[in-house]
Amino acid sequence: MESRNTSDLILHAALALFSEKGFSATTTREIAQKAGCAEGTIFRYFPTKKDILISLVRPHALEELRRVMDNLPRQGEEENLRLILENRLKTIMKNKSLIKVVLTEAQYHDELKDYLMENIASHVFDTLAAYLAERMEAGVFRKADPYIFARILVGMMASLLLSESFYPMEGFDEKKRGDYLNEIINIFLHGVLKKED
Amino acid sequence: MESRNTSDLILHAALALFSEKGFSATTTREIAQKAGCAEGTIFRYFPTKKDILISLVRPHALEELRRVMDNLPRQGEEENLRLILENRLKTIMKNKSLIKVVLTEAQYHDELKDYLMENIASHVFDTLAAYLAERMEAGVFRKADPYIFARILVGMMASLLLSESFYPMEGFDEKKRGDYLNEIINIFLHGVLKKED
Amino acid sequence: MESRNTSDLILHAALALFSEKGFSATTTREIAQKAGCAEGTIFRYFPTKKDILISLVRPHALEELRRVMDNLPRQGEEENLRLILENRLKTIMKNKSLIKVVLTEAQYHDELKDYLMENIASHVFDTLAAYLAERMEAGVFRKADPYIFARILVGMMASLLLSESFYPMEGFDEKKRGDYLNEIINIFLHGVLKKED
Amino acid sequence: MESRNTSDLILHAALALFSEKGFSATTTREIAQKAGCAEGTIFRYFPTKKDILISLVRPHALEELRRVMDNLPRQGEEENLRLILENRLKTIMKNKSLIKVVLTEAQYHDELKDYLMENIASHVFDTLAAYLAERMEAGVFRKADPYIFARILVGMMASLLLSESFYPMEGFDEKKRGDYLNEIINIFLHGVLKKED
DNA sequence: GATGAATGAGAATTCATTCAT
DNA sequence: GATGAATGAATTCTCATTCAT
Repeated sequence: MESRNTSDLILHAALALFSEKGFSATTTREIAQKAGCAEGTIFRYFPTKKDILISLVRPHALEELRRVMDNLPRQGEEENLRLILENRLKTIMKNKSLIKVVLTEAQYHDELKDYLMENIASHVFDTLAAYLAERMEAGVFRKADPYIFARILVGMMASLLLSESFYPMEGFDEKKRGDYLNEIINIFLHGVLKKED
Repeated sequence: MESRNTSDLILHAALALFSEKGFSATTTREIAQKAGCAEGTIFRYFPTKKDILISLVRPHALEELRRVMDNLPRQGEEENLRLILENRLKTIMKNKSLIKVVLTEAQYHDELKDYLMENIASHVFDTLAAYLAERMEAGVFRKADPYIFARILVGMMASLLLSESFYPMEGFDEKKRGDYLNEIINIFLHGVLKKED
Repeated sequence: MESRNTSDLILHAALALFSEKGFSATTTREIAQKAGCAEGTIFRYFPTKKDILISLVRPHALEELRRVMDNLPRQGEEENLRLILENRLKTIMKNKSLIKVVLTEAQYHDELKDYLMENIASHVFDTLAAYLAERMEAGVFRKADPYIFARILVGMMASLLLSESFYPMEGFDEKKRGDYLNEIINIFLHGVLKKED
Repeated sequence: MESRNTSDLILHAALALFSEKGFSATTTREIAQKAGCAEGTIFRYFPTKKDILISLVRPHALEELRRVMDNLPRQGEEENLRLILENRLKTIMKNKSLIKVVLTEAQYHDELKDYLMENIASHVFDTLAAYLAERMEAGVFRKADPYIFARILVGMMASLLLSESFYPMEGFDEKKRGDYLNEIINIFLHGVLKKED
C-alpha cells in the first residue's frame, strides 16, 4: 500500500524518530540510517531537515485526520455515535505517532501551527461544532456554545491518547480502550442531553 | 517573591525558552543571555543543560501541582466543586509554561517521565480517583472505574489548556474561561450523576 | 610510502604535535590545521581526541618496536651484537617521536599503559631476558637475574634517546651516536674498569 | 619538617597532581581542592598556573638532586661506590614525583628545560664526568669520553626509576632494589661477561 | 540518482583568571 | 589575606548541508 520509494522511506524513518526523540534531537544521520540511505540522499528530496517535518503534515498524510469528525450521524442515537466514534478512534490510534509529532512540534514551528490550524483543526472543529449546533437546534442537546462542547469532546478523546502514551494504565488492551471510549460517550451524552422530564 | 539569585535567574530564563522553543532547540547561550549572566556561569549551577530541565521539575516547583486535586469537597454540591476547580484552574494557568515544558519533554526524557509519574501523576490520579470512588459509594455518582473517570476529567481540563495555547479561540478572556470551566463541570457532573428518578 | 589518506594525515599531524607539546596541550584545531583538514573531519575518524592517541599505539604502528629485541645473535660474538644493536638503534631513532609520546602519555592513561605493557614491553623484555638467560647457560655471561640485566641494557639504550632529546651534547652527529652505542656495548659486556693485563 | 603555609600546601598538592595527571591535565580547581584552599587563593601566590610548575623547580627544591653526584669517593674502592650510590638512590627515590614531573614537563616548557640544564643537569654531569676523568687519569678506569660514561651511568640509574613506575616487576621491594643497584654497579664496573680465570 | 567524505558554523562544556566582598 | 562567584575565551565535539565522484 505504502510506496517504498526513497522519499517515503525517509519520511517514514523521520516520523518514527521525531516521535521518539523530538524533531530537534533527531539527526539527519539517524534518519538516513533508519531509512537505509546515505545522508546526502535526504537532501535530494528535502532541501532542509525542517522540510521533512513539514512534509509529514502535507494534505495527503493528514487527510484522514482532517475528516475524522465528518459525517457524524444526524440521527443521533447513542449507539450510532458510539459506533462512529469507535471507528474514528481507530484512525486516531493508527496515526498516533503522527499526531504526537504534529501537536508537539506545532508548538514550536509557526508554519506548522498555522497550516494545522487553517487546514486541519478548523475543519475538525467547524464540522464537529456544526453537528453539535444541529443537534441543539433539533432539541436533542441543550443549548450552549457548540465550540466549547467541541473542544471538550476533543479533549476527552485526547485524554485517551495521553493516557496511553504518557501515563499508561496497567493492561491497556483493546477491551479497556473500549470501556474508556464508552465512558467518554456516556459522560458526554448524558451531560449534554436535555433532561426529558 | 521569587528569590533573584543566579540559579533562579537561570531556571526562570530556561523555563521561558524551553516553553517557547523546546528543550533541544534552546541553546545555553540564549539561556545565559536571558538570565543576564555569562554562559560559563550556567555550568557552575547545572553540570549539564539537561540538569536545568530536571531541576525545573524538582519537588518545590511542582508541589503546588501535585496537590491540585487534594481536598475536593466531600459534600459534593455542584457549586462547591465548581468553586474548588475554578481555584485549581488558576494554579494550572499560573504554571502553564511549566506544565507545557514538563509534559512535552517527559515524552523524550525517561528520568523526567518516571519522576513525574511516580511523584506527581500518581498522586493526582490516586487522590482524584479516591474522591470519585467515595462519591460512588455514597450513591451520588454512578458506579464505574474511578480511574477512567479521573482521566477523563483531567483530559477535559487539559483541553482548556490546549485550547488556549494551541488552538486559541478569539477573545479567550477571563469570562470565556469561566464559561468553559462551567461547561466542563456541567458535562462531567450531569454525566456521572445518578439519575434520581 | 605512507598512504596519504585523511586518517593517516591526522595521525601524522597528531603525532608531531603530541610529541612537541604533549597530548593535553595539543588542541584538535591545531591537529586539523597541521593535517590540512577541517576540525570536524577529525571526528569522522576518531570519536574523541583520546582515540587519536590510542590509535597511535595500535599494533601496526608499534610492530617494529615490539620486535626490536627479536633474533639477537646466539653466536654471541661481540661484533655481532654491536652490528645488530646498531641496526635496532636505527629503528628506535626512526620512531623517536612515537616512543616519546607513548612513554610520556602512558604515565597518564591507563589504557595506554596496559596495552603497552601487555603487548610491547613484556615481549621486548621476555625476548631479551631469554637471550640473556641462554648466554648465561652457555657460560658466556655470568649468572644473574636476566630480567635485571635486560632492564639495565634497555635503560642504557634509553639514555641515548634522553641524551639526544633532553640534554643534547654539542654536535650529536652520526659518529658520536656510534661512539655512544659502542660504549654501551663495551660497558655492558666489559665494564669500565681497566683490565689489569 | 615541611612548613604548612598556604604556598607550600599549594605546591605540595600541585606536585602530587602534576605527577598523577600531568601539568596540562591538572586544573587549578583540583589543586585548590587538594590544597584545602579556595581557587582564588592560588593566584595570590602564583600569578599563573605555570608559575606553580616553575616554582616546583626552584633552587631550594632541587638542591638535593643537584648535588646527587657530588663527593663521590676518590678512593674508588668498589664497596665505597656502592654505599654512596645506594645513599644517593634514596635521594632519588624520595624525590621520585618531582623528578617525574620535571623531566616530563621539561620536554614541553623551554624555561623549565633551560633552567634544568643550566642549573641541575650540567652540574650533575660535570661533577660525574670530572670524577670519571680523574679515575681514568688514575689508571683505574679505562680512557674514554667521560661524558658518555656519565650519561650511561645516569641512564642505568634512571632505568631503575622507569622499572619501578612504568614497567614494575612483581615484588619490587627494598631487597630487589638493592639487587638491582648492585647489578648496575657490577655491570658498570665489570660488565656482564664471565671472567675467564 | 545516490553516495559519503568533507565542511564549518555553532553547540555544550571547561577552566585559568579576576574581583568584589 | 582569603574567598568563591562570575567571567569569557578557548576547547572538544556535533550536525545540517555541500559536492565531487
